[in-house]
Amino acid sequence: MAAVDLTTHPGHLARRLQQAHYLLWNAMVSEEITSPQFAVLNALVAEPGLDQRTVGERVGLDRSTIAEVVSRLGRRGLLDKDRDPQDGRRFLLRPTAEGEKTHRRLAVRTARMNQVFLGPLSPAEQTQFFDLIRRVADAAEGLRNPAEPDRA
Amino acid sequence: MAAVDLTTHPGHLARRLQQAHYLLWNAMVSEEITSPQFAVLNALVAEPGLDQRTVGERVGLDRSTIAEVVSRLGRRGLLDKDRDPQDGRRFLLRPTAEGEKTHRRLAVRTARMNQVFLGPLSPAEQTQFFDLIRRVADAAEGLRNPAEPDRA
DNA sequence: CCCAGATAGTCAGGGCACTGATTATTTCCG
DNA sequence: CGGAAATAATCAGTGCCCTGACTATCTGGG
Repeated sequence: MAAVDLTTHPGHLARRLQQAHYLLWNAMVSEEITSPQFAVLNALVAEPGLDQRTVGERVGLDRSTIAEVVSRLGRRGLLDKDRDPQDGRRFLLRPTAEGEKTHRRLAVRTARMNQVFLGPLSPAEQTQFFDLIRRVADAAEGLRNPAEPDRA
Repeated sequence: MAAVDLTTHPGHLARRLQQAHYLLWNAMVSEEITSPQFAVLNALVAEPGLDQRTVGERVGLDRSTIAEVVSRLGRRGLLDKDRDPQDGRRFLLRPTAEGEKTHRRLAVRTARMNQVFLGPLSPAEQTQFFDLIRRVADAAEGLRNPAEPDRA
């Protein structure tokens, strides 16, 4: 036998958490715009004119994934993509008027959804929840990016 | 502006947590067998002869996804899939000898990886971590499956 | 000035995840 | 018995996510 108890595996739990979130997002926020798409839109509302790579860094999407997400948002007319006159490798991204409107609408719904999602936890527990997950995720990311030594 | 702080969004955090886990799994457990594949193998080691749907239920994969994962494990020769003589709709799954061996090998590495992954948290915090995530995920799943009223 | 190395983005390929439609089989009821 | 409803699995379609290989552009040193 020797099977393992998956409920003690953080990876399994993380996957289930994300699935649960996906379903709730679909039900309460939007069936059109996904959560990663909203994240990109949000980054561009905060800092219009970012290039693709930087947006990916901000929201935690790699170069391939960000390209796909950006292309979908472009197809929907929610962002503009123009070549950087200063650097021909870059594309600069900014939300369209429609994109900003969509962002505003979804931001409200997202806030509501987050309340429902975190509803089972007390305010103190919610703080803990963020803190613990953030620490684990940050540390694991740190293992990848060898974290340039503090000073040369 | 009115952009939102994504670090206070559980969905965004959940995605980052899963990504971090994915990378660590790849580095410390296996580049061949993924975490969901291991979960399926694990369920079958615990209960050989389960049908596809039930395995999916055990590990939290929907009918389409479980079909793909099972097909990959079958291609690799890690499980057998036979039609249930009792019920011609079902396929019964069981690990092959190779599948059991792989499971044993990965179980060890998975345990090591989990230690590294949760390393930044104290034992008490790890308990909290599991508890909080489990409660949020369970509650959100409950919203989907209307949880048949306690008594008719 | 020119080319080697770095950088932004694309593309091909594999895997996970969901929905809605379809097929095969079983079950239950009239 | 016989057909309607339920159930197990598949398929097509969409989207997220990563890697490795490739293209285009830019930058810096000889």
